[in-house]
Amino acid sequence: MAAVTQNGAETMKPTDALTVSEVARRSGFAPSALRFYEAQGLVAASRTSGGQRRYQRGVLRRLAFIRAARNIGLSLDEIAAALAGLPQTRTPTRADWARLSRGWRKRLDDQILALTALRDGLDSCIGCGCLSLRRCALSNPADVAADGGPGATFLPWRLRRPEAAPRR
Amino acid sequence: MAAVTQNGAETMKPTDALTVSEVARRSGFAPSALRFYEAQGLVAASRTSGGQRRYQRGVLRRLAFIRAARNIGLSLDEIAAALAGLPQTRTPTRADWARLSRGWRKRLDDQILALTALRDGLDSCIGCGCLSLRRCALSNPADVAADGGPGATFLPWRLRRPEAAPRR
DNA sequence: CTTGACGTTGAAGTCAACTTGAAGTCAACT
DNA sequence: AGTTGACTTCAAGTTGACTTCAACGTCAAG
Repeated sequence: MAAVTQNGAETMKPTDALTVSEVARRSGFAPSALRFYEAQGLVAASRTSGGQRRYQRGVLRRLAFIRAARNIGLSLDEIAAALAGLPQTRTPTRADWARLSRGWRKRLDDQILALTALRDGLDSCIGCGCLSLRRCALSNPADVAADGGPGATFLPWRLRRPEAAPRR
Repeated sequence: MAAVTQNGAETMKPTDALTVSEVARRSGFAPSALRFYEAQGLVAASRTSGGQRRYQRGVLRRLAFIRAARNIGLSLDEIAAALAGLPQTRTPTRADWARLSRGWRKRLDDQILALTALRDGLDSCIGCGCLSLRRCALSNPADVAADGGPGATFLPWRLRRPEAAPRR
């Protein structure tokens, strides 16, 4: 392990300020991503007199939340909205974080359901090689799924490119 | 149904040539998408003396395949590679199409597995609200999953943004 | 006080899969 | 001949989530 040269956590206990590279290393996000997230208002950082970023330890949990949410498939906008639900006056508790991620369950369930439906459609299609635009669940141009009323759609648009869902 | 005015299929049986709008209507793809696919070499079209596109009926099946593949999560590059496996000398049979889509099963299974693992991780995480970058399966920055050797990765990168997988 | 690693900014670039726009062509009908 | 609507091409724009670049400033150690 490299020695802490500049502003390592060990040498700077009192204010508990982390440099951007330290946060990058610990969170797994690239420094450029951290700057981007700050510009988007997802994370905050104070500044030294010279204008360099200093992060508080709590930002790591926030970044962990962001990564988890990205893994689930949330867009940065959605994540920002979720983070806005955190209390500003006090440090968020475990319960706060748990509350935010509670809705993810259904989201994942929906995704799994959609994929399973697709796979089952594949199983019934694969033998015949039909791929009819009208009959095949796999190649349906979406309107067949849509005319079953709300809740009947099974195609996983959100799954592949969550942000592209509103289109088409 | 609107009367076929210009070059409808009904008025032009012998060569069986479809206009771009006809193909768009039947396939559900926008005309711009059809042109784009042609530029990418995914579909072919002949031209009239005036330079307008005329499609053969077989293009509809090809487009059905493309849509199905997109629904599964394949990129256009992957689809192009798959289509290259079709016989050029004869019209593709059902068996040809079925062969191409055979590998999708595993892909879907993998995606479902990844999502299920993520959901189970969520179930065990949601009560504690930990979201530790080191311990939590949800927020892991990928290297923890990677060091388990090949096959141990469970994070659904491909699932969310299939094309972004090589990055990071 | 110099050195060199580390940090800053804003603008621009990237990627995929298209869409949109401008400017012009073609085909059928009146 | 004129109008209308579908069609053509090529270039540029869109979206989200970043990354890359260039040019310059800061920090702590030696």
